[in-house]
Amino acid sequence: MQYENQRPIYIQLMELIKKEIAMGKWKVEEKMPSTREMAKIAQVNPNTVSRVYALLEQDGFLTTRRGLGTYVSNNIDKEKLKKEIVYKRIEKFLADVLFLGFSEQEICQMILEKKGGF
Amino acid sequence: MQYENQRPIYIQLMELIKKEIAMGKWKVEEKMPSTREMAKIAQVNPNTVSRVYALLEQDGFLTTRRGLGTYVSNNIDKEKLKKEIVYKRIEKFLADVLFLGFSEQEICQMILEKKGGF
Amino acid sequence: MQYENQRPIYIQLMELIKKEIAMGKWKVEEKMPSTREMAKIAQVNPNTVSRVYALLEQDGFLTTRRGLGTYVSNNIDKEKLKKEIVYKRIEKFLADVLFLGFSEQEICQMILEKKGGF
Amino acid sequence: MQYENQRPIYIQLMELIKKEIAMGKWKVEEKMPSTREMAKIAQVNPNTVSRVYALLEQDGFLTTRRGLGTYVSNNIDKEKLKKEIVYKRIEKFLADVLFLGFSEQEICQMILEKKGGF
DNA sequence: GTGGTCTAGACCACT
DNA sequence: GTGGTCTAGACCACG
Repeated sequence: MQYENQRPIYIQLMELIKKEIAMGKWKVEEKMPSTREMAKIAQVNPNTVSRVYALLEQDGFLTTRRGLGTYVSNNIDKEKLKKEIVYKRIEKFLADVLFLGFSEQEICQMILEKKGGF
Repeated sequence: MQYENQRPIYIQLMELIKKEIAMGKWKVEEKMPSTREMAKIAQVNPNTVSRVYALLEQDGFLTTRRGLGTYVSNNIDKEKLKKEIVYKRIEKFLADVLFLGFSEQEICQMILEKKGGF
Repeated sequence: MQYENQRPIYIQLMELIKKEIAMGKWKVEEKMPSTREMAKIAQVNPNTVSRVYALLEQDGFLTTRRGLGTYVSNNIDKEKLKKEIVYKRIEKFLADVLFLGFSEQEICQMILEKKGGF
Repeated sequence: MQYENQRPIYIQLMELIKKEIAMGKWKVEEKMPSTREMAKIAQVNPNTVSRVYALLEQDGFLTTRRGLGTYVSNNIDKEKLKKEIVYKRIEKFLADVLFLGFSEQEICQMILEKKGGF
């Protein structure tokens, strides 16, 4: 994985894992890779993974069982999660872009045009 | 003004001024307050204002005239810049969000729904 | 049974069994379930039960008889132990709490109030 | 300061600072020692202080201002804080001790006796 | 100088 | 082997 330099790695990794859960890469009740394994996969320090797992637990996505491992929480509504993520992005995107004087309609037009390539 | 704690103050101030220019608070070719004045207005360190002005100049919103002060750039640059910025944002946004399995149409639908508030 | 995630399971199980002994679920001189049985009942690893039984024996609540099993200790030891434990807890508790400027009388008042629920 | 070995240092330091705020050692709106200073005072690693400050901010006790420092939040009701701490301790203490079969009255009696020394 | 992030490496408690 | 804690030391963005 490639990390941008702007936002902290642990935030990027957190959002990546959220996305992956939303997309079904990690199933409910399934064991996540151990912190050390994930550290290798994600190419970061195990402590960073620890932090990410802790935050995801705080947010209700993961559950840790001492001495056993970290598991995907069983009370996650994947669809809800996906929508949540998308809405958050939209909100941020619009905040970024509306003040430049384009309307939502114009923005949407540009998005649909883009399909053909700028 | 109140600043959040999450994003750096200079970013928040920069976006505020952009918005104010877009909304006509600072007119084209008009002189901006000096860094020290703006520092008082915005309740930040003068160094922070310097930084903000420099970044806004880099983005084409402001123009510095030595010994005279900082002025709002003329319209043409702005329009060009706006489109450029919007396109860049859209590209990044779509890359982030299409990945979750929503189509451009669905995204646009959500954006337009959002106008009514989530 | 549900275990919290904060404190180690073996502590939670230990306190549960203590409570159960105090409340008469396991009678004095009665045989406790074997570690394997208890492991099934308590839904934990047999090793964890071993550890718990060992600690409870150390505290005088249980007695192991080789080849026979683990039994609830006789009453006398228990009473003695209880007072000892309580005194120790009180001492620690007061050290923690008097420091904040409350007197013993105030503390007691709060404790008695608490019976009605905070 | 002496740390027990049972609970993590960052928890102990967090509770200590809470107590100190409650007792007025650190006044409202006052700047806390920098993480590095506090690290020396508390004889721990600066990262540990960071963690403590972050948690205390999460709980609303502290406010960090980027590049400036960490400050005691201005919306703290010290008396309320003190009571909160004491109540928490009482709750934990009683949970520990009631199951041994003593009533609240007996506990209080022991506490008041203790004043004269066990 | 301030807090924030990250790494490497260590030790520990838990299962 | 698992997560949790802690240290030492580094680098960076911020004001």
